[in-house]
Amino acid sequence: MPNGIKVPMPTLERLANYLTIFSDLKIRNVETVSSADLESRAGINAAQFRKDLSYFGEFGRPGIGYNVNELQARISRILNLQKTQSVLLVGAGNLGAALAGYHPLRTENFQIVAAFDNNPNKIGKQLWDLTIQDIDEIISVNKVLQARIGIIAVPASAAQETAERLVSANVVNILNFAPTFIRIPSNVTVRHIDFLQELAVLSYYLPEDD
Amino acid sequence: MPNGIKVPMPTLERLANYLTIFSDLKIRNVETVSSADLESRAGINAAQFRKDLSYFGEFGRPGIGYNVNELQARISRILNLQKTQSVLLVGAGNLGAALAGYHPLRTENFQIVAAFDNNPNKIGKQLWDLTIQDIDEIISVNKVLQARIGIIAVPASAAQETAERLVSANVVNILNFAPTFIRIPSNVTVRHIDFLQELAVLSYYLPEDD
DNA sequence: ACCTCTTTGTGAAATAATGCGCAATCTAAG
DNA sequence: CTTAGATTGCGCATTATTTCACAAAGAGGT
Repeated sequence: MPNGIKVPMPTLERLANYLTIFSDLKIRNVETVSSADLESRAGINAAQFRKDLSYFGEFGRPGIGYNVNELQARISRILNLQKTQSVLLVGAGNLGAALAGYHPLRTENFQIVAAFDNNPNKIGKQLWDLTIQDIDEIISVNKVLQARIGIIAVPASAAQETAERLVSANVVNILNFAPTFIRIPSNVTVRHIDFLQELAVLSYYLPEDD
Repeated sequence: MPNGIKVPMPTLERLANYLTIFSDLKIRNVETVSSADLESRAGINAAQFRKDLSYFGEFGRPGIGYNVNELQARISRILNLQKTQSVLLVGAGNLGAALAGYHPLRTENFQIVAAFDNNPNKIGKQLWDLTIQDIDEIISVNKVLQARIGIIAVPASAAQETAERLVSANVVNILNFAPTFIRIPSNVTVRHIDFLQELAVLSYYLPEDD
């Protein structure tokens, strides 16, 4: 929903986090929170929280705070999460299987609607409730499914080709788990999750007690 | 290795990426690259690459460029990746299994040396080459293993407790895959990988063709 | 030895993100 | 109806990061 306002990427990234905090609060039957509450409960910065929201309008009431339900609803809407988003998964290995079986996706309105692989031994097999399909079929399959988000869960060596296939199947947003850079047309958005990168950053912060 | 110099976090995050690019270049038998080469080949910004390196000394030769082997070696060393880092895995579900079986970890010198769970049905079972151990044993097990990095791959509801157990077992750096905020002592570093957050950001960028 | 071409490393400028401080707003109580 | 107390939204100062642009350095040819 890239409309008029120019929202900083860090803000966008935090919005999704806020959502998980709100779910938590609802479980605890908290109906109203102030930004200061959120800071002490969930470690987020109160001023930053208010600033983040301010890009999207007014959410709270001075003197009172925020209504948790309303916050959740409005931020879900901002992030296009009110209705279920279909997602294509490419790569039915260990990681693909873990993603396809990852429950929290459903609770946030993402649904993996098809899984693809290029390995003939896997094609036709079940992955949870999905039948693994031939990657060569992706274009025709997605003509029907009309998913706009794709997940790359293949080895690095196959990532670029997978990205191109996703794009040709009309996917516009890609979540890439392969530890490699992929080139894509400028109208496609890519987010990269790299376990190695995260571990490497942690490794940097190891105390040197050798 | 948080020494004197103050390195920006974005720089640190990019360093790990650079490493994967260097591996690629080596496969292609590229011995020398300029920062401009890297920009055209791997989409990284040439000026940013040079600036990133500049926090750690001089790496290249004017008029020539960088020696790929040397770059790789020095950045590995900066990130403490010259010697294998032991990692504890908590959570032997789908995600834990995928991580334990994720080969690229080994090539970057990370080794998962133990897997823990609290589910009696899983304890004692094999997870690839590891035997799943009781989370209650984590302190005594890590007295021997001396791992300093831990991975949380448990459901959100168990993440906080898991974090505390890791800390009590002397882990100082945590990679958290649970979609929830965890409170930890200030001497512990946490990195958070949140699939939902990444998908939510992508979702924001969906064209609204509804 | 000298000139040309290339490319680094890095100050300094430009841009981006964060955090402060407070006027404006709302509630509740007297 | 007024006052006290709480808390938002937001302009602006501060801090962080990226990008620019160029002097210095090295290679290669003549």
